[in-house]
Amino acid sequence: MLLDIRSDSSIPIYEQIVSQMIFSIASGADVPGELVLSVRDLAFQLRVHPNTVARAYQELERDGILVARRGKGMEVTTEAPVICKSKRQDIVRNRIREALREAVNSALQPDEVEKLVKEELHRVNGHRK
Amino acid sequence: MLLDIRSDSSIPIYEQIVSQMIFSIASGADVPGELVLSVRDLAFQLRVHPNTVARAYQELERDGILVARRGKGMEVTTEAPVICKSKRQDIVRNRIREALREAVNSALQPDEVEKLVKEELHRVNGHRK
DNA sequence: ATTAGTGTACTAGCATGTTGTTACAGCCGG
DNA sequence: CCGGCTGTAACAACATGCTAGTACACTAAT
Repeated sequence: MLLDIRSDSSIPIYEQIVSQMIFSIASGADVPGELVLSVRDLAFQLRVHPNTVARAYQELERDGILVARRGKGMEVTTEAPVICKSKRQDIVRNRIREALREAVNSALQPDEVEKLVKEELHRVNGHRK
Repeated sequence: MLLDIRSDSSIPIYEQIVSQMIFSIASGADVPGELVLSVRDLAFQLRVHPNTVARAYQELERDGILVARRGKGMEVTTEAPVICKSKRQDIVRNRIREALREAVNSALQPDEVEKLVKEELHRVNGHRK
């Protein structure tokens, strides 16, 4: 489970952890029953305070993705994969929707918007290799 | 010049004003030499504090889009249209780029991402009508 | 000159995010 | 049992960012 956290981003660290954990589980990198990194370990790895990780884990627990096993760790629930796949789709769709909404709101011509989208789609797929 | 400000949004009000002013000028709704609404008038219309509008105007002045005429108001510069069209493209492109970057990062299949984009593109164009 | 309209500077309040500290409750392997 | 590991809670400290309140400087019209 490799997380890419940007301390300089405007989105809070704990939110970055939440969404990237969701992506990780949705992609099958973590399976139900498995224990995720402890708050202290992940905090050390990300060079972040344990409390910040704990906050992210709590949010994931509220969503039914993790369950706390006191003294052991946080366990991936059996429903986690389903929930995460659904949430992943929601997150990505909403981001795209917001970006396109702003594009339309900018009074750019629809064909120009479409052109921009196609360019960027190629761009990310290209870097994907 | 009709601005649509959402106080509940996570993006600060002054930033919303900045980008929407840019869009407005880029679309030709405001012409060089024209005076934009005073900080107090726009603030009253948007139900926000005058200082919030002033902050937005200052940012637009730093970018060379507006120029302050003390005692008169803020004037749209002659270079404003060019600058705003360029900035508009940058803003829209970056938002789209970030959304797609996250989509790829989510480990969603490329064809699924493309499908989502097409759906949302139809959606916004449909609502355009 | 007075008045009313501009933008602007300074300050304070408030919310948020992050870190830090400390302490506690539960599990597990020696 | 005991030491070391879990998560959790409460609290303070600090930085940052956004907004509100107030007062000031300038311009134009009367």
